[in-house]
Amino acid sequence: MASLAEQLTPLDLRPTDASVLVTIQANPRIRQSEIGRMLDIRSANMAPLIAKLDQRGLIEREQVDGRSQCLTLTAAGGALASQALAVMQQHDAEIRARIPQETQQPFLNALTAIWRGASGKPKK
Amino acid sequence: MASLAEQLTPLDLRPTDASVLVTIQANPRIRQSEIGRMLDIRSANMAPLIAKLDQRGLIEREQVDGRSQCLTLTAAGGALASQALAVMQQHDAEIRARIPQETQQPFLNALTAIWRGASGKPKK
DNA sequence: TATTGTTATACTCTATAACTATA
DNA sequence: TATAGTTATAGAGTATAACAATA
Repeated sequence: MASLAEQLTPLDLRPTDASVLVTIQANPRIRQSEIGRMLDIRSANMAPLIAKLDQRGLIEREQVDGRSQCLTLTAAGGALASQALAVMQQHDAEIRARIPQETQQPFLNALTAIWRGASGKPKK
Repeated sequence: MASLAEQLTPLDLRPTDASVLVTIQANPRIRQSEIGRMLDIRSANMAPLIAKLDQRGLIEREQVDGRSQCLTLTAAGGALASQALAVMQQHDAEIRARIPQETQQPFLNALTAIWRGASGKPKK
């Protein structure tokens, strides 16, 4: 994560920002609360994150009902999201390149199994 | 790490505290600075950590020269370090149990390769 | 000059609490 | 009553800076 953060700094994005942008790009008009559920980001932390992306002109907010808003990328946001995705994919490739090709799929399976088995911390 | 932290709370230890205790147990009379190098803990963060372990009567400091001190576990510290080690080993076993036995060694090899290849963040 | 240990402090990330408005 | 979004704040965890004493 530290090395990904480093590679994203030229885009002035943290890993969380990048994942949110890419999620919006893949799901235009997604609601803010839905992003939070998908990426496990609390609404209290989502608010300033989204506000900043809005200030930078990367996203557009549209009121969908009285309490919900949906998000879509602007042209600038789309361009940045594509760049961020490229950085993330390259970072992923760099990490995979460090292990033997025949190990990659078992390795990913193992990570998934560990992650699934993780007892979600009792969040109150 | 979150799940390990949870399992260590009965001992009133964080993962970092536990690793320091176990390191001292394995290396009696180790110098504080050496622990920091082994575990990648800054001296500025080591100071209060060690002070707390000292206040709890878990370690003894001995002045080895004018600026260095070496650390050894007290009886209570030794008992706690052994408990902490057991918790960590059990936690390790729980994680390993989530992946197929024949995958375990390749998995560890892959993790090691990724870790070795990690470009240590440029710490200025 | 470099190292050891210390203090103070700043920054990031994430958590909780309290609140408004709406469904 | 539950949900969406916001604000303010608190707590980890770890970083830098400045310093004293010593090698």
